[in-house]
Amino acid sequence: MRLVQETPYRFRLDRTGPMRVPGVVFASATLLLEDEALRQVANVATLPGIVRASYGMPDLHWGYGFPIGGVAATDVEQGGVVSPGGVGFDISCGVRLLASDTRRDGLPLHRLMDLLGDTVPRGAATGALWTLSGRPELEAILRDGARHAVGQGRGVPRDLERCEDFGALPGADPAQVGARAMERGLGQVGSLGSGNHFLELQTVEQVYDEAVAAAFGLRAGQVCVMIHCGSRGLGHQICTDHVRAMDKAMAGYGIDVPDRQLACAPVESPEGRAYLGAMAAAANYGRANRQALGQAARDAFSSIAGARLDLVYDVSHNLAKIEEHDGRLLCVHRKGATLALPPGHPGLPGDLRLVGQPVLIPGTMGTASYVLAGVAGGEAFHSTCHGAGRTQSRHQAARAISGKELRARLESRGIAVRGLGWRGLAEEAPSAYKDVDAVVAASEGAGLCRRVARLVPIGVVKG
DNA sequence: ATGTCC
Repeated sequence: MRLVQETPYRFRLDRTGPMRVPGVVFASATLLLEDEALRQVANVATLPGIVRASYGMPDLHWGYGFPIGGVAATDVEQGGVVSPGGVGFDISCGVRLLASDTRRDGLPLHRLMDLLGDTVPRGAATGALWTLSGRPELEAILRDGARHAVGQGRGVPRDLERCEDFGALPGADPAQVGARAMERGLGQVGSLGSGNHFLELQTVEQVYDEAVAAAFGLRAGQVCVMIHCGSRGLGHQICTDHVRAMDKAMAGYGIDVPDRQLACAPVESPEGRAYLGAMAAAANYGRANRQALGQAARDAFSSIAGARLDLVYDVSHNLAKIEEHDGRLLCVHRKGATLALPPGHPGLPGDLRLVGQPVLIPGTMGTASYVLAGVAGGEAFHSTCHGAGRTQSRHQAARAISGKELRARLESRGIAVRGLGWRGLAEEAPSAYKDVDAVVAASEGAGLCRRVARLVPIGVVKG
């Protein structure tokens, strides 16, 4: 793949063969760009109705069909398609950040971590914080997301002002969620899952913009809770089901894609509408999940430390949304790419209108996480990076370091670790990821966002 | 990411 560097942080992938638009990758010269991921950027550029470019964020890496760190928008009124591969298996995977009213000094960290370690459900399919009253309540969650959770006392009304789409993505259609997905979803509301998902205690190590940080409720030295998780088995099953349906239907629409994993259908088709309805339901499930987990963190902080947690924001980095850009209705796929609304955007609550959307970037266990803000003038439909981005496979990572050694290293740096298995811990070693500081610097350099605060971990709860 | 293969 031939990349042409146009500016320090922007690379162009010229149109060749069936590409309808060029590729554009935001990165810096030192960030590794896998050839397979660039091939996927080019493949996405062939999708019917794609507009402007197939974009890659600085944390770009290989994924299912679409690259992770990919953004692609299609024109709904020009036969534009929606593709489940452009969202990913973990629909609505995202991050929630809560800020406490306390500093690390005097915080009973280990007692707090013991309680969180004992009470936060994580790992494969075992337990959840919220026992639903039945299928109707699951349907309420699919329709209303975090709003339903708050309505049931799992949070306060102000939380919804600090959630993407004010807590619920419109258009959710529980009827498009298959029986198996419903079954899997019933017992997992309020659970982290595994892999790179976590609940971390972090401290604000550096503030880059005092005024914006203050508007977000952040200040140096403050203890925060970051939660990174998604829609668990429900979202996974929805993706599986709808990829299959689109794979079958695609030929009937005359759609030909270079990779079967790019299965798609026009937004304005029965398959397209069905997927978007189910995807929105999974999005709301993910939000209710993070709302429930955030409430558990509040309970722990309150009982152990007498401390309060206020929601900074909750935002997804795996979603497709119907949005208006330059007068056109677009289906914007963000897969491993975070929504970053600029100042003045109507999607923001009044008190964030002047500063832009809080953008939450989870790092790895041993490294920093970031709070960024959306900016005006970004090129990729109000999107930016989503995290460090893997450089090693899970297998490679586990071969390079043992979980025991990793835990010992983290503990020696004052990071309390509450894991589940050694193998899972090793697979998530920071050495298996890109340098999140470089990813964020490139994202800012490319004009996609700006830095507000850098957070460092002091306690990690992992699946 | 995922009851890591129905």
